[in-house]
Amino acid sequence: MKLQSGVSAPLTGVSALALKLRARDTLSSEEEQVLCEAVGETREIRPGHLIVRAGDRLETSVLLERGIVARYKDLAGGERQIQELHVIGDFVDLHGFLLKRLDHNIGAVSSCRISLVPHKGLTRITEEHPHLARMLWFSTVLDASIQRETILSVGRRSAIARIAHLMCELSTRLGIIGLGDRRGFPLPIKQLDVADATGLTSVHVNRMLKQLRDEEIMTFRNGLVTIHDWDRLVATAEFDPIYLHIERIPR
Amino acid sequence: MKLQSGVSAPLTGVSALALKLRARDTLSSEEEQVLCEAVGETREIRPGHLIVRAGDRLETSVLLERGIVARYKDLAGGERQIQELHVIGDFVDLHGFLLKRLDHNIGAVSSCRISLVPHKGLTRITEEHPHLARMLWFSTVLDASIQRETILSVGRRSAIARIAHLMCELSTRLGIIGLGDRRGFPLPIKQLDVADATGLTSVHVNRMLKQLRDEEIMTFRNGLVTIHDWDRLVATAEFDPIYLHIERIPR
DNA sequence: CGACTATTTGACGCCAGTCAACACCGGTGG
DNA sequence: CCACCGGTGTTGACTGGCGTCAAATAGTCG
Repeated sequence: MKLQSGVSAPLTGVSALALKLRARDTLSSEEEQVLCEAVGETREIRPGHLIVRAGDRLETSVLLERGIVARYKDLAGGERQIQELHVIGDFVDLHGFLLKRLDHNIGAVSSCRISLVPHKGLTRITEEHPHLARMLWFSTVLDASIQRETILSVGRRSAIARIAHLMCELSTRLGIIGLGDRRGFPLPIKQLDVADATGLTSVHVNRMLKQLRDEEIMTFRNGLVTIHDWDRLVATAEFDPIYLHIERIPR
Repeated sequence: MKLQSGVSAPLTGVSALALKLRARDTLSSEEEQVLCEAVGETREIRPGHLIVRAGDRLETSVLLERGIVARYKDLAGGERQIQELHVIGDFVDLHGFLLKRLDHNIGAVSSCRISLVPHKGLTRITEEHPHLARMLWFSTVLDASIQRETILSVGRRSAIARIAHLMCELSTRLGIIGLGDRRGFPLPIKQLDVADATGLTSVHVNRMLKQLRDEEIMTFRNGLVTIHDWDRLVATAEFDPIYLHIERIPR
């Protein structure tokens, strides 16, 4: 794959990943090129389809090019819990590079495009590009940090705060790659997906969304989040972006 | 202090870490030696004391030598959520090696002994020992995997299942380093800590522990977990150890 | 238009939270 | 030796946030 350059180049998975990493450390153009070369074939996935099944042995990892992807597990009774929602440029199952066998499912929430990155190339990066390897390592511990914040949400936040927090987080993460801001962002998912991501039922999510709308804090409709009052949304959520580690530090 | 008995050497942080890693891949004795050399000074911590405060800049990471340590966050209203409980041999904030600034607190739940591992030595490992570096990377994604299972617990499991699941997990993790089995294990923490780890109140934890006792599934008393019926505990929890990745695979 | 999915709303129930009192236990000092 | 104390565990009565069930409405696509 060729390196994208220029101000208005279309956003690819690698260029979004580069934006994400450059918000946290410097990434040389050589390193970006190494990433490009590690990327293999691309696939289109339809909404609702499984990308990786829990328990499968993995030889490749998935880089998200377009759409929304979820990591999730189901219980025997059918209850589903989404553990993280992924956006463009997320190296979705880089965890699988080390785990070799994933413990959870990865599925397309919206219509998606993904790229497959063979583990062989990643092993080479750990051998020949230690700083880039640490950046990839960083991106997995960033996932872990996001997942820890989710534990706090589902464990201790009220229903309305969980939803508000999810929206603050997605606004911030999408903002880094230029796909959203404090006034809103596209979010092509269903209320049921929000419920599965927050540990609630879709009925209750609907009630809380109505409350957020009635109080003129935010609206989520037709796959679009419109934020009317960012400050009150943040206050409702008790959102503190420190856990997203948006700080350029040598790593 | 109790006398060491038997032929085996006393369990140190590094030897417990080595046991943990060798349950997942081969670790050469040279690599174990490199780990030993990376370890710096040792400290005793009293129960309830903070080890790392959220937001601090980090130059060292913590290896747990003795006791139980928790990662946790608090909300403004005082609600606490423990995101992971750590046992001997856990490289508690190896995440901090990449994050540089931790997003959560790390505190001693019981009386503890910890070792400090300077980041400089870890950077050298990533430059000179890529396989060992991948093993350390693995241990951070294993933490992430454990934390994802916690999201499932607090998001979708019933109160009694959350407690049962925590006990199944700790039994298994302690079993790897020889400190527990399916009949029980020492767990020097309070019911309030169990509540904070499961997203419940201590009152309700107490009720659920009584139920587990009355149904002769398990007893938790005086810092000791006694499992009367492992199979029913597993069934209550819907515990499936796949997420602990206890499988020797080249990584 | 019809079939289907997603959203919305209301009525009602229950699991876990809240509040409060009491028991237990080891430690401390009179 | 006992009285006292603070921390932890235990129990009961009551509450409430969120789940469950069900039905109506809106949106979408062939």
